[in-house]
Amino acid sequence: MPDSAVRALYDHLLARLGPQGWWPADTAEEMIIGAVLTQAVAWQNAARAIDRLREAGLLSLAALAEIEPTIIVPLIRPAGYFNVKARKLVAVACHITAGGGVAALAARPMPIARQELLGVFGVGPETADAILCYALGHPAMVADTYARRVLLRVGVLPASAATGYEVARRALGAQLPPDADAAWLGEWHALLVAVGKDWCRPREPRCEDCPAHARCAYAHTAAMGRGR
DNA sequence: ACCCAGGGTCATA
DNA sequence: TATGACCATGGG
Repeated sequence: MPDSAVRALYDHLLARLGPQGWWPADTAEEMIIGAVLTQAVAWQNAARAIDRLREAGLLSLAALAEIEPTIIVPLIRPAGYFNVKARKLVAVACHITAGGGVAALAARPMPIARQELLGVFGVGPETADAILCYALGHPAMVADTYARRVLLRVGVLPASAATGYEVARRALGAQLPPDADAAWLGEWHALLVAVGKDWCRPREPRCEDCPAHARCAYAHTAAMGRGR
């Protein structure tokens, strides 16, 4: 599996869309908090919750590790699922704080850190990979729904590997440039999300019929993805 | 009124 | 291991 298709698509999207500036956070801790808050919710909603936490002086893992989840429920309300997410945030904050903080977590080998994160309540595969890449500086590929949707239609990802997260993650990881670092992968994922937003919605049966494709780079990127 | 959004957990078969 | 229910707000 040559990585040339991935490189070509990356270069094309970067030239066309420009740098996406992900992850939108001032600090690694803020990134981690945002990763939990944005789960299954538009980023704008998560951003409001982050602002409220900041105003309350609770936008840090040390602070979140010492409060009861119910304290932040009204603060993170705009992010939706506030009862669950309040417990998730405290669980993540407690774990990382007890483990020596973000720096100590980042110092461990990526597979170790990943397994460790997956063991924390509220951290699934996608959130774990996002944290690894954007907060810890590891070369992790985030194989989320947008990435799978786009790469499937572009022909980079075989249909047999597009359903589950872990399968897609392995298939995509094998096609990445060997020298891809955290910055490259972070931009890669952000670009895929940017394109994916412009494409047809999940319920649309056949993407060829989706008018959104005419307005975006679909025809061009699809051709490049197939090595035209 | 409906669909969707930068998921994950838990109970069930 | 693979589904389905559930969590809940905000924008189009």
